[in-house]
Amino acid sequence: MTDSTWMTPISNDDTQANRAALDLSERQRTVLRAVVEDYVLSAVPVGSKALVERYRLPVSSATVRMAMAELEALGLLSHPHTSAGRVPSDLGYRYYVETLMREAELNRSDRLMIRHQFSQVQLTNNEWLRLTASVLSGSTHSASIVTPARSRRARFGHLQLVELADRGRLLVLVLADGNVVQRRLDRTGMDHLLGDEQGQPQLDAAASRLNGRLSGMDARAVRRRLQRAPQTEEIDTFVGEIVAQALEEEDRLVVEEVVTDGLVHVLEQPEFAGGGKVRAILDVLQRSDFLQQLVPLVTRRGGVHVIIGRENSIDAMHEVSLVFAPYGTPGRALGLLGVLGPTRMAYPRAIPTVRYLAALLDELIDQDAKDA
Amino acid sequence: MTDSTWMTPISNDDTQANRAALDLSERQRTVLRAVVEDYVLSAVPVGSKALVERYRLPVSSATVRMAMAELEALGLLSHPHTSAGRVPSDLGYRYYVETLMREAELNRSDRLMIRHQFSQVQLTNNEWLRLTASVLSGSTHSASIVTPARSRRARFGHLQLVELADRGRLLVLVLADGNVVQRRLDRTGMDHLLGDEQGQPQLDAAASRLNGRLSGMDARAVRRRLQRAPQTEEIDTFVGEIVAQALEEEDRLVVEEVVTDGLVHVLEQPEFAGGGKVRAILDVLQRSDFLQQLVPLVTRRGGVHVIIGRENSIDAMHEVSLVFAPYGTPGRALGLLGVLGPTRMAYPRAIPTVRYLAALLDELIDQDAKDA
DNA sequence: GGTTAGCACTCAAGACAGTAGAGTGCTAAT
DNA sequence: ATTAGCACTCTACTGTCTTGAGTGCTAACC
Repeated sequence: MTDSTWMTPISNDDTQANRAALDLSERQRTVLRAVVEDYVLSAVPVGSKALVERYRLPVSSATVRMAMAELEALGLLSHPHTSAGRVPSDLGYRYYVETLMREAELNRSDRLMIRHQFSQVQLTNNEWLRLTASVLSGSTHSASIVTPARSRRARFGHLQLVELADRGRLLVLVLADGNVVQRRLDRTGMDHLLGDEQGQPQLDAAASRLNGRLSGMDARAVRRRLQRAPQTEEIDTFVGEIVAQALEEEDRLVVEEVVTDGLVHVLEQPEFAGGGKVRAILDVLQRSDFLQQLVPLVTRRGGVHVIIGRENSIDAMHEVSLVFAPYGTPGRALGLLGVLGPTRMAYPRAIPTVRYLAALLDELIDQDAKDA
Repeated sequence: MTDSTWMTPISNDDTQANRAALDLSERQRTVLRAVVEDYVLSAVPVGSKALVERYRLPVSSATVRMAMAELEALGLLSHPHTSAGRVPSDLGYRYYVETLMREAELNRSDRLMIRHQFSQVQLTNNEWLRLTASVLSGSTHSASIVTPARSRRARFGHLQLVELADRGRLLVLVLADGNVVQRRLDRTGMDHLLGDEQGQPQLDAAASRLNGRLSGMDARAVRRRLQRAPQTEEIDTFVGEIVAQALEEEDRLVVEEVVTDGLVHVLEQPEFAGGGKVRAILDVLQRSDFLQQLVPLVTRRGGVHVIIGRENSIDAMHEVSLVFAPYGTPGRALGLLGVLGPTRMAYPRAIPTVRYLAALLDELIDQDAKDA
């Protein structure tokens, strides 16, 4: 896996989509759909005879064989070996997803159940990240991935310094995107900066000065500001430095706070029984910066994105599909949520689920913003 | 898996330990040690001849066979089938861990590397939980589990209410054990309680009143206090209610914030190649309250605990071992860290690693407390 | 001309038998 | 007490055969 592989995680999927926009006869479409849907369920290459039986097609197996051969020539199906049934190729799935799939909205009871679960949970902390991941993987029987909604760069919003009775001091930093981080301050190295009369008033004064000066700045801007224009009060420099560090760490953290769930579902798929492949996938998930690379794709146009098998240029992902969508407020804080499963994935289930959850989170975030 | 299984997760391991305190001849001990260590490395049942060769034993294979037969009679070894080599039983591992193992301290370079990694990380947020899990699994090639250090019940420590310029209000609650939670407050339903003159001073006053009254209380106590002695100020009741909710949620959360890492290592072990077994284990880890059940065991006496195979009364765990230790300040906030691997685990590596990390965290927490 | 029945062909997977090798347990000699 | 030797056991591997699902092609059919 070369480095360049990581640079462009997704081969331009527009071209893929175009290539898939073929003119198929009605019969070919029916057969392709049947093959995909059967294979998704059974994981077994599907043969012509089985197909007519199971789907009560009004033609004979020989006819289906013809159609299959045509579809194979077009690159939509493939053959594990001469005397085996057909399996959809990545392109076949692509065509299916784009033009064949009957996409159902999530049914009412599913929607209600999901809503109910979210109503039980505080939106403030990370609990709902986990909930989203859990719902997503439970509902699609795939692995799920959720990243928190954050701006690309953390920006200073509002600062508060708190003197605690017996346990030091606390810096509470509200970021421009609404996230909150806190940081304990040691007394060592700080006490002497406060001079004789210590305590909350002095801290408030410092916080207020910094709030005025740092508003909207990112880590680098804060650093520059501290260097170019030395603060008149030493305490401000001290706290400013900590703010800069916190912002920097926040930038790093975007990557680390990714939550995943339901990996078991993937492990249980027959195609990964061997185990070796999973290793590679898990590694990629761990180095979860790969999600970062989806962000440009996702910001270009919103909605649900599907990346199938080899469309994904990360080698380890050649046998899995990703269905994901952005959520959050476009300009400001953007998060990603999605599922990862074998290319043989139940797209008609995964796509609406991802769409619904992204919309639901949007709604909740929006409402939260109104309340505040 | 009955419910009663969950009630007593660990069959009393003192009895196990006693049964293992057998008088073995020097030869038997040598053979047992060799079998365990060889099997841990190779995962292949080990025969008498291979053993003499690999360990240059000064006796013949026939002699070793005698010893093996004796050990088998004692229940320390077992036989997959008639003509296969020997495999340690759970009891065999137990004996090995208790009296045969040459336990090495972690070597200097390992210790330094670990220390270095921890020096790079803020102790405040959850990042170091992940780091611990990562180091643990990386260093032992097993799955790792880390729970945050928390008191059994969350208790009120110190409260601060912050008015934010444009984004509502923030409640910052420092728990008695030093953890910090924050919570956004909606303006709706709060504004009218503050009367005409709003803003920071009023919030400070309310916080200060509540700090006086709620100090040290757990969720239930706060609730009672609110009901029995109605607050004179309505705003206090409002905020008090939110505090109670936050404490309750905190109590629930202990269970949920467990961090695991390195499951891949377990998946890669040949004994779990089948995949089916892993499913059960992952499920147990997910329902991570099982860790809670180790707490009593661990508080009884500190240090590293080892639970081997069927000593663990949770069915799904019959083929894995747990090596774990508590960390934190005994009376106050207690956390657990440990590794999970096949019973065929490198105990001489796992045990010192767990011990070292527990000690390291103790040290860091201690130092952090001093700084504050 | 599209559809279908029929047929020869292919290949994976399962059943079966035979073999090699590692291992055991026992006994008799050292 | 130890060990060499031997008969015995069982798994894992190998090669062969069979079965069955599936294909592609062709010739007959509507």
